[in-house]
Amino acid sequence: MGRAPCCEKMGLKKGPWTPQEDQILISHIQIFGHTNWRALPKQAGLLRCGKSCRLRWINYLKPDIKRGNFTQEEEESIIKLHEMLGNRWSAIAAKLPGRTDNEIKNVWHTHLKKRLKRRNESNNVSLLPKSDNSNIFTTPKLIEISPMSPQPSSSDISTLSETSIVTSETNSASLTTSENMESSSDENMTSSFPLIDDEFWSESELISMGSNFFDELQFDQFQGETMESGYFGNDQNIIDNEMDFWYNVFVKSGGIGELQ
DNA sequence: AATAAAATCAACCGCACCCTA
DNA sequence: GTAGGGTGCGGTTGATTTTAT
Repeated sequence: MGRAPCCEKMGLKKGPWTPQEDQILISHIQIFGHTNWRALPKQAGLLRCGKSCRLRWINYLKPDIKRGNFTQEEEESIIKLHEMLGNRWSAIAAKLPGRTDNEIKNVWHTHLKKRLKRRNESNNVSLLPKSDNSNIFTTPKLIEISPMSPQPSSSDISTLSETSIVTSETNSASLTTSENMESSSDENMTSSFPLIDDEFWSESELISMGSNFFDELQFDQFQGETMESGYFGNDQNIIDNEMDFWYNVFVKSGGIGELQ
């Protein structure tokens, strides 16, 4: 193909970066940019692979990176975003200006995961909606949330299957629904649930996040079963607010009104 | 003060996806 | 259509720092 081999690792330096290397990398990028990471180290005179340069720049040297401890607000944001997005660290980082995916990943594994675990252990209570709180969903009173079983049941999919989620004319989202609802088995849930393509994600993050949030819910449990999982933490207010928000986005906007 | 254990975080690795020849 | 390169992402590692004994 006429291209250079992918990785020439021979003789390349690994491990922590020195201030001199940092300076070389910064200066080079300031002047020439970084259109080709692979070629960059050679051009800059660095004995590093392009991957290493890219990582160093993105995670440490970029001028807009915010250093220092995470604020309470940032940590709560990470927790909430992780509830919706899972381990998609880059997507989470995109919501937190100045923070990198690596940094967020680290803080999650070192602080937040433990904190959530402690919360759940110390307050080992089912996530029951407050009795005096009229639930955002008219029919169900109790909701179960399962972290790793994001697909709704077939019974509820049947109400969603023909739904197209579009909230505004400017929204170019292409939320598609399954064209083939041939079976009610759970294996078909993936193809049955409204899908969001990459274009939609980039153009309409708000709606996309809402969809992810709903992805995480067990729609079949809307029919009156108990919320037991601690996945969403045990702060019912957070869950209520979260669901209220996305409910407004989707249901009141006519998106998945069939759900009711 | 010395040492062990735990916590932290920068960096590496491997994989997947996309693009190009 | 296919192979290979470039890039980005998430998981993991291991060196360093902090805390506990």
